[in-house]
Amino acid sequence: MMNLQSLTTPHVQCGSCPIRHRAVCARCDSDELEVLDSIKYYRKFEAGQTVVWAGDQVDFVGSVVSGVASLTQTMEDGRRQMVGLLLPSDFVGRPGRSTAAYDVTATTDLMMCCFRKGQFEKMMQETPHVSQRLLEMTLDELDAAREWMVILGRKTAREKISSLLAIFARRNTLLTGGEASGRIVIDLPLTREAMADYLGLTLETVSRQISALRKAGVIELQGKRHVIIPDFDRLLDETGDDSDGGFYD
Amino acid sequence: MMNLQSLTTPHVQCGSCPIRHRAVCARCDSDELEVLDSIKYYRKFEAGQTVVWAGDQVDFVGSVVSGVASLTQTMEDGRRQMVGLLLPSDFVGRPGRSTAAYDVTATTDLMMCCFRKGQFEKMMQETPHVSQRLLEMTLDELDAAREWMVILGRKTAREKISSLLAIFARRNTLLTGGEASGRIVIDLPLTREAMADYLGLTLETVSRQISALRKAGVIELQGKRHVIIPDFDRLLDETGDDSDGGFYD
DNA sequence: GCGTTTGGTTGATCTTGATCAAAGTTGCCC
DNA sequence: GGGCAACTTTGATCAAGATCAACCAAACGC
Repeated sequence: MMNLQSLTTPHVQCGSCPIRHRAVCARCDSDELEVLDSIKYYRKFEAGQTVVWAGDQVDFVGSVVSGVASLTQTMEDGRRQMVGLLLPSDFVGRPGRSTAAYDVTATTDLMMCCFRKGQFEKMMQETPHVSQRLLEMTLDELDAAREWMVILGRKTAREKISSLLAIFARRNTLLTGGEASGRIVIDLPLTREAMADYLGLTLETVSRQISALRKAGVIELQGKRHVIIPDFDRLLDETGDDSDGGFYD
Repeated sequence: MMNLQSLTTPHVQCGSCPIRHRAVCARCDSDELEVLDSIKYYRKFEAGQTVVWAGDQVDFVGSVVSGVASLTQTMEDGRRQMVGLLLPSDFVGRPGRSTAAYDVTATTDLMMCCFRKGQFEKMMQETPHVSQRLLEMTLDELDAAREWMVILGRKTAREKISSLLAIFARRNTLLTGGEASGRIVIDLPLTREAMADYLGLTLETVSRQISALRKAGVIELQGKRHVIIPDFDRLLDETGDDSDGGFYD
């Protein structure tokens, strides 16, 4: 038997995985892991490396163990839009599909925990927990995608940047267990260009708006990637969202 | 036993449902339907009616039988963004959540087939097929959401309109069984304002771009809602997408 | 039939963010 | 330490789409 240890509700620390990763291990409070360990493996990538190209054959699914990966779609004339941002514990890949629909890129050094697709699919058949958990995660991702659509379609550049910073701030404080508030420090896992691709802006506009938020005292910068948010509520005021944040369960 | 009749792969015509609706019936090639019929019911809405308001308690899930519904998010200052467009066979509601995250509105006359949430959730526990099918549908919706993000983030107004028309054209021809090509006729299920909310534009810009496409001969109009696409490939050229359309399986 | 409402079109002007261009930082390799 | 490359900032100008405003047309109520 292995050392299973719940961190936050949906996350489970399992066996050799160094960090919570909830894709498959979650709720597997039985010895399913024994089987898993013989079919899962790790892959490491450096910042900037491509994990898979859109259109490639892909024979694995997996989840992010540490670092950040992004899904991007590129139009034929080169315009790029990020369509997914994968933080630790997020799932990558689509069971039942053999080619990648998007480029997957490591935006920081990245560690993934992968499963051969065939075996994963077999596991889904055999263990209802797995597809139920996957459904839950996919619904969360869909919610995030919809929030993202509001950002892309209706927010100003300044609101977009503020929203992105708020997303990172929330994810950061989630990891350490608390709720986002007061003074928060984040290390941006994205270049200005990647932020632009996330937000549907140009990198120049991203840079200018970050400078503007700095001049307005909403954020402080130490270097280019290290951001201090002295007052999280002040940042939220800049996002254009309702004050309550709109959480549902 | 009832008359089960496969139309296209994932769709099944079942019992008293007038049209294919795949949320629950799919793959239920057994007598599960007997049970279902005792717990499902229909709801009808007129164009413009609200199905649920964001924040409301919701005690049902369901799928669209006929007509079109939309999910919209409204910012506190009134800016609105559509985040979901529900066509026949699409699923509405999130199992495991008791309040609606978005406004659901009938954009045309609408018929829905609903299940009490508690019973639906019980069914998901008991029948793995259901949650597997739901996962598949949710993944499709996530893909659509990502395509939509590219539209919102990176396309010009003209490309946005063309993309939306292409989406309707594809859905239309899917229903009649074929592949989209050549001459296609569609009835827009959305007002100019709803199209604007879909695309992150103003209604004036929508109107202007539709006029521009008409003047360019890409589309013909009969009245305000009836659109003729004389050459589907010509329309596709205007969407900014790669010619192959980017389909994966 | 006529005023009203709802949804749509068209025009003039303004604003935001894109584009083009140059220069500033930081880190790294030799 | 110097030079290069990657990333970022800042500036000047431009253009797409928003905004404000007027008008149009079909449907509806009475």
